[in-house]
Amino acid sequence: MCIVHYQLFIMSSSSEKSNQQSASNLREIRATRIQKIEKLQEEGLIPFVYKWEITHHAKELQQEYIELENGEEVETDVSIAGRIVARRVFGKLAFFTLQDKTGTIQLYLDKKRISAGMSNLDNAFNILKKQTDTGDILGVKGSIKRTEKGELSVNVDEYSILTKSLLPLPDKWHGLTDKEKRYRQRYVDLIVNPNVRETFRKRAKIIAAIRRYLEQEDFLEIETPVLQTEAGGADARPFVTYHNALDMDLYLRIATELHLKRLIVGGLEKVFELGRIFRNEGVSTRHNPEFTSIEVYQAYADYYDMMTLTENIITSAANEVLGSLILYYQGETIDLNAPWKRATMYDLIQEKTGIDFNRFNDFAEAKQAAQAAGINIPEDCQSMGKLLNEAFEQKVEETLIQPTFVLDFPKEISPLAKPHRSKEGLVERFELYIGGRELANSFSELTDPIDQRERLELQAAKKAAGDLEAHNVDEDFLTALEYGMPPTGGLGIGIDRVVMLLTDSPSIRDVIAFPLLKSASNVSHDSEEET
RNA sequence: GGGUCGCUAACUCAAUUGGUAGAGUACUCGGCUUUUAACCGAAUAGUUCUGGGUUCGAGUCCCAGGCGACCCA
Repeated sequence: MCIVHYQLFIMSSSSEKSNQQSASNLREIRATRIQKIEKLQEEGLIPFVYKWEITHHAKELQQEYIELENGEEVETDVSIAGRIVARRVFGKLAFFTLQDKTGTIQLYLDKKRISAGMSNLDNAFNILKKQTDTGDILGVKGSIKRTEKGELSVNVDEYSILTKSLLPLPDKWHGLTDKEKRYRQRYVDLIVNPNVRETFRKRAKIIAAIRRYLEQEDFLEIETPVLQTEAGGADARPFVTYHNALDMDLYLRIATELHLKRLIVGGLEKVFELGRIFRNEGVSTRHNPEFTSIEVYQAYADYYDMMTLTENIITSAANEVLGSLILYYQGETIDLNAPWKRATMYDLIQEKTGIDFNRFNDFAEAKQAAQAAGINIPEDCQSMGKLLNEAFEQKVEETLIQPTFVLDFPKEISPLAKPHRSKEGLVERFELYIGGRELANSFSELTDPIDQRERLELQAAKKAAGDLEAHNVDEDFLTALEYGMPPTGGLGIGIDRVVMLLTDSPSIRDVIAFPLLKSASNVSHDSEEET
């Protein structure tokens, strides 16, 4: 009831101002457009139509008639639909720009022609002129002509206002640039910013290309639980939720690793899962609390095989969306042609800082050298492994622009990786860096259940000591390992970061359709006023 | 978590030293059959993010908060 009364109020208050008055605040614009709906209904038209049969899209027509000379017309019947994004209206002639998923095409709207084509509707042209707005969804049928000025157009015989838009689009020239509004109202962003549509089209193609490659290589995509009684498989804080009927807390997964490895134990040999991961951490240009990862596990393979697999996955995605292995990311030229550089963490650190971490006998000595090299050492950095990691993150990471596999990490920061077959204290693990960012992480997976138990118990002890990113021992996972897991290579790739790289996007929010933002309690919503 | 910057009409932005909040676009009305940021004429449009404070007077200065952007850890 309240809603109805309020709408009546809007209607009456605006009609009191009479038709001559302008309507330029949002509420008045909306009320004016609702009045137009009523006028359409008075003419016997439906402002929210059920269906429109499309024969072409804008881009198809632009390509098909690319040879058409200025002023030439082709008597053909096309039917298209899309959103009106610009209107140029004259007395008895109008030009609309119609936008569909492929692009735009001009509508040539001639009063005489439309009157003839829609003889059942008395003032079809005037309705078009007076009752439509930019933002409306329009369906049209007509022939094709290229105007004297050279613009390919649909010469319209009939039209139908398929959906009346109540709210105005942003400035036709400046568009929508406010980042907050773009993320909060992505639908508006998509309407007015073609490059945003392109980014999400590419994202879909990248994901499809990755799946296609893995299926072709005989990998199985298996879905593992998102809701888990114990989070594990990574160092990260989980989200907690609650199951009513079972009366228990559940965690949203922080990785798919431990379940996919169970499938390897089960004998599936080549498995992967591409899906959403949830980590309860901050938001930045590189982090969104929910993001998309792919994890791949292959039995009888090691981390060298995973390097090749990584190259194949990423290059097949790049070829799909770029058609090239040379790309430009934020001003840098990046060459994805394989094989990619492989270098150990130690060598890279020595290269950038001059410090040879193999040389030190004790932690204190190493710490001193690191400090001297300008490495900032946080409180909780109390071991050689962590120190090495700090040195790497602070001095090396951002310099790795060209694809680089960074090899052989300290054991203590890699509890799920197999000990290095020849180097003491290290594990067989790599991270892939491109454009200064980590894109992938991989190990020769630890298959020894005794060793694995020790390492997980160490993690559990950290949790008990207050480490919020550590987790309890997953007993069932250890049981699975005790049945025997074949030697296995495992790989995780951050899909969002791959999409960022391949679409030249500086922020992860540019490649996630609806990134997490704080609730906008003080941000006014266009539709909030009347609901 | 820290720092810097921002938030003004539907959109993009102005507003001098603290002194009547403006412009372009969009919208509304009138004109126009070859426009394409159409044009010409007219008119309308504000919780200056929120709350407090200083002041005769605050978009502007001060305090607190909200949301965001960028950089740093």
